[in-house]
Amino acid sequence: MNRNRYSPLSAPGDTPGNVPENSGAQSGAQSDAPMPVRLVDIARMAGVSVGTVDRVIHNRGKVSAANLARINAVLQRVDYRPNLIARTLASGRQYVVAVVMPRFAAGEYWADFEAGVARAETEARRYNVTVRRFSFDQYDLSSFEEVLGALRDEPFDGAVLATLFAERVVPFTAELDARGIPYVFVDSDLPACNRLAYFGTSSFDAGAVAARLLCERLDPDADLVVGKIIHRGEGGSNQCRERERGFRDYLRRHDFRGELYDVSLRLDDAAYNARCLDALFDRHPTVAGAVTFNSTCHILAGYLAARPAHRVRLVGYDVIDRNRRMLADGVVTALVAQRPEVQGYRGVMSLCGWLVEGRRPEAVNNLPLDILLKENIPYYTNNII
Amino acid sequence: MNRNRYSPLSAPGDTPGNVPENSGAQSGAQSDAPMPVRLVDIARMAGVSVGTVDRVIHNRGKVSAANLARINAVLQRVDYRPNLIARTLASGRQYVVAVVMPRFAAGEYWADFEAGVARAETEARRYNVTVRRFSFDQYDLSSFEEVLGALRDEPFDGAVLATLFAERVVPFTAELDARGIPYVFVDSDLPACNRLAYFGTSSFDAGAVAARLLCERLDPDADLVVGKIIHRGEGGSNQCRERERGFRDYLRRHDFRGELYDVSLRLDDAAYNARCLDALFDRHPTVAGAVTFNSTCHILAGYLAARPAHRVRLVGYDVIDRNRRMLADGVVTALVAQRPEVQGYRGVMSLCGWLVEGRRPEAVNNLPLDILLKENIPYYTNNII
DNA sequence: CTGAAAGCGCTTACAG
DNA sequence: CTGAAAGCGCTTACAG
Repeated sequence: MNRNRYSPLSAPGDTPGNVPENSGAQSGAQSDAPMPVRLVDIARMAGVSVGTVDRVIHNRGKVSAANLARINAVLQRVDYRPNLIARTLASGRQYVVAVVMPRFAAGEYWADFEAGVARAETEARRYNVTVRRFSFDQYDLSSFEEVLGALRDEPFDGAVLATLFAERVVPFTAELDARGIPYVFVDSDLPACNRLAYFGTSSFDAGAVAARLLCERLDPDADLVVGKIIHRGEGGSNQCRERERGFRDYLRRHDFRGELYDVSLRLDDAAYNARCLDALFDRHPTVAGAVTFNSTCHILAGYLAARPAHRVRLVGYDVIDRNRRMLADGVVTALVAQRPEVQGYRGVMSLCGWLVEGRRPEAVNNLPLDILLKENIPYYTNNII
Repeated sequence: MNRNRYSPLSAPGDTPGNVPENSGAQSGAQSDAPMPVRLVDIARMAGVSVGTVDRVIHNRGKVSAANLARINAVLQRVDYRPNLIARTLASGRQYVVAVVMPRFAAGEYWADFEAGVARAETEARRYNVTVRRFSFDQYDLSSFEEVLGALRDEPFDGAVLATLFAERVVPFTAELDARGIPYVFVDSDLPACNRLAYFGTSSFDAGAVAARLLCERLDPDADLVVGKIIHRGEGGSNQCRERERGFRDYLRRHDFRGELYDVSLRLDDAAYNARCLDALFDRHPTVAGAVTFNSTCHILAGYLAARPAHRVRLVGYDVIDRNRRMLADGVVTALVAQRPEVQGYRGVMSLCGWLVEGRRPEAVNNLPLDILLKENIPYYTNNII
């Protein structure tokens, strides 16, 4: 048996409109919280059936003006909060959330994002929400276009979109708008779109944080290296560009007087990178700091680890395994991180809350910019609750 | 109508032990996930009623050896994961979680902890879990003892305990052990106790982080000030002591050669504090850094803001409003933070998961040590998902 | 337009 | 020891 609503004295067939809003706790029990009002309570108060109440609550129409008025009157007085647990159980409705994100190998940046998605997937399943992943090659625009093409014929109720290829995302969201499908952005924001929400960081300010970590108490005449990884195709993401803007802006505001030397490195060619960097350091022995604006600072770190004489401060982004190691070893001075797991988790969960509960998330969610040093990196886990 | 389990061909009265484990998707529908197995499925496979299955699943006994064996055999084969939504809905069982924590005023450290508790409270209510708060004066041992006394006569199913008064917490947990009530610690750990879990930070390493932030690239011969706030009664929490140990240990390992000057300050007496500090700085113009080990570094900051000539780096703990402001203004160099909202949230939720789902949390949860600078403090919100 | 009824997957007395 | 039945609060055809 479950808790009793009414004392033996109050018959179930109470006069409509004459029932206490909150019957309070069962006599004898020491319950503090008031009993929540249920659909049947409202139906009884309005003198109609639960079916009719349900119809007005969900705006399904087919309710007489008279009943609608009575029910709304009751709804006004009481604080009805539907029991989502019961709703989920009763409703067969299944929702599908599409997650559009880059492919990745273990230990890469997007693997952390995926961990958050997976965590959300587990939780969302309880509410009849399923996650479907659509992944593309982040260095190949056409692979992204293929995914969008596939999505066109796919049924889904909401989408999480990684905005790396901004120029293609924008027109696609117009299609989603037309289909009435809500979507949230992760990685970087496109405020012009009609997104339900954004989860990510301010790339510009993330650049300033890196600049502070690199240049604080550095000789203002020292020179810096900006490491860039060249991929087939294009020249760096929108996010990297913004970080660099923020970085340079910080230097300007802090009267930095040194030079910045760009150096193009390759992802998998340590010998090539070493030649480039040796040449650079030979020419400019004044270099005292280095930075990268994507997650590959471990490449520069690998080089510097083999040349301890250089004594160069190095700052980069993202706590991927290889960067973590270089930080713990003291080769990397600091990392700036953007909670990718949280982006994945909240991206999915916000859509989940919107679809099943109609709960609208905050539109712009700029996540914290985490600073990791050798001293606090051991505890940098568990970003997802 | 809900989803169909069986095709029209398979009658509901299937031969026991002869039913496909996973009937798969309904024909025609493009469902990917296999249908989860339910209690009735197991009952059918074992040739018993759901009541009997329920009894073995909950170890309620009163099951014949034969049936027990058959049911266990089925359970072995299938991956039965009870539908918690249905369980919560069906079960009238209510749980009470007691939260024992310091009283606080708005803007103080424990207000952030409370925010996490409140957030958890909202979520936990869905699972029939209620939160009751018991608060004490963190500077008054007897108020803590009163709370423990009250708890003795109070019925509750689990407790979150802030361990500030460690000497009293330990014997109290022995009582809880005797009553069979699970408890989790927050703030600082007492590993000798039988706690279900701990959520907090490593105070010792938090001291090292502060030392790094204060002393990096500081003249190794510079002197430092250690600010201590004297409260009525005792002399600093266990946590503060550990942080100071970690701080001094770091200095030792990094060949710091300066002096550390302790200075006792008062919470609400700026004039007194100014006299003390003026005298100190007059005597030791070599002081180039200052630290506090609790959340009151805004006191030192207030003094330093009025004496810009001192040019002293200042590091403290916790992002409470007054510290946040001093950091944004550039008076405080850095703050180290310990995610109090997450401690409150996860403290309650871990107990919730244990009580309603029997899910055991990780025992030791050392949360990240966050580093806040002027550049990243604007985004330091939203630590709770 | 409306209400009665069945069902979601589980729990809980209760009769045997 | 066991099964049939009612119930949790909601949704969903369906008959009127």
